[in-house]
Amino acid sequence: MPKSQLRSQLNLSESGEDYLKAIFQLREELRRTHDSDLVTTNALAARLGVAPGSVTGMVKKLADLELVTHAPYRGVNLTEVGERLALELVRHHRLLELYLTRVVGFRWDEVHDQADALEHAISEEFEDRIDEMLGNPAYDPHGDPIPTKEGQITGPELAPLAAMIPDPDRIYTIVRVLTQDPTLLRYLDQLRLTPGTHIRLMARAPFGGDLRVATETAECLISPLIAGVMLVMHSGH
Amino acid sequence: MPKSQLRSQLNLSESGEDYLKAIFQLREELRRTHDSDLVTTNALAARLGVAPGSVTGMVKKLADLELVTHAPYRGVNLTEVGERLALELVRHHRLLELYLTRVVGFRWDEVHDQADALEHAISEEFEDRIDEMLGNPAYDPHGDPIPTKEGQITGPELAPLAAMIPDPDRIYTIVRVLTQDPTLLRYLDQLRLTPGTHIRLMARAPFGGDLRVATETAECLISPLIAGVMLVMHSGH
DNA sequence: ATTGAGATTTTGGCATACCTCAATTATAAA
DNA sequence: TTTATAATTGAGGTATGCCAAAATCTCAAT
Repeated sequence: MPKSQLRSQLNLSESGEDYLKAIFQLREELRRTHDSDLVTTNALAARLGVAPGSVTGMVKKLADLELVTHAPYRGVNLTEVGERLALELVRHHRLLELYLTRVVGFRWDEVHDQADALEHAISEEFEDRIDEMLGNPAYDPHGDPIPTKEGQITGPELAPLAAMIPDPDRIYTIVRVLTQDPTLLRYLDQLRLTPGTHIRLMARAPFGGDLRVATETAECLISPLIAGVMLVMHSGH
Repeated sequence: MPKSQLRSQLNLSESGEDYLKAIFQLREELRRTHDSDLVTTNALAARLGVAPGSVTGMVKKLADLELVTHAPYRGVNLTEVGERLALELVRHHRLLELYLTRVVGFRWDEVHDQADALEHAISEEFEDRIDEMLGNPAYDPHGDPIPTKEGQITGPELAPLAAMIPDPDRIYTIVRVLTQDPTLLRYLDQLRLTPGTHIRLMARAPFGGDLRVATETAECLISPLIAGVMLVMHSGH
């Protein structure tokens, strides 16, 4: 089963791949909120469901392979090669999520775990075929950008709906949803608050209360927590 | 990622699954040629590319789980549960092979290794979807029967072309090809000797020489070795 | 029925990968 | 300086694999 050149010649374990991907994703989250690049051991441990000691061990191994840099007691960061590899994995994952919804017929709340299992198993050829089948897509079902085969990842500047000022005249487009929680995804689906939908933020209850959101056909109340994971783009009017 | 009840509650390793599948397949081969049910340790070791000692260890583990019975110095056999599980894996593998050729667009010589990697990773739901997409198929691209979800496996009585008596008036249908060797598969494809093709056995050179085979459009010579892996069915005339 | 050659299996020592837990050490804030 | 938090180390466990040597079995010939 031909893997990518990088993957096969490093002959990194599945576990190692998981670490790389987790580092990449945690760093993305840090960049969105704080301004840091350094991923901490504990954050990784929590994300991977593993004891902190285990992380130190694997991080050392990845550092030996020059996939990450490790400043003890400070944090971990990806090297260029490590990032390249992480992007490859993220590409696999997101292409698979889209494939599973569009072609195989799963709901968007069902695909994350399956993509996690499959991303390690598919060949580059398989990746190429489904990429073609899907018409070289740029976004997955949750609106997450899919890195190109060359490792480029881009996307519009987005802000969470939670940060917006209520204004019945302003129209936003939901672009991305920062969650993989099936329950939440099903809930959003039910409210029709899915990527591509146009909405208006009508009002916000004081002291961190609910937000009133209008779609084209209905209105609903959502918690600030939910509004925090909904990334929107301003779209005219 | 929901696996089958059996697979998840036993929480068998990937390696264990490979052993089960290998035992199942070796037993099939034994039944076709000899009359034995017992798979030997060495045969398993050779099949799995592993030292005989390693097999003993894993077989013990499988015996503890009551998936196989082990008569020392005699061989290994599957229990009912073990066979059920092996059939599930074989079903995954063969469905995937068909899916990869029919839907994803791979050639029949490319799919075996990929199916091997994927068969451990797919969920039961994924299996169900591709089964439906393919119209509940009974055979994979090589003509191998696909077990049903209930674990039934059937197929017509077949004999290798190598065992047939030359007769220009007798028409056979190629039903199954007992190989996964990519080189051989490409060769057969080139000669159009693929499952579903009608052929006649024109002649056979003496002393284990080549067989002359006629398709509807051409004639070719094939070695007894190749004729041994081509299973055919008599089909009138 | 016995025997001995050859094949098969088991044993034991070892290696790797990944994990946990508990003790220790470093960092940074009070 | 003290203390809380976080990270690292080291010992130990599980799972899988290897090899080589010892033990055991089978089978055919006597």
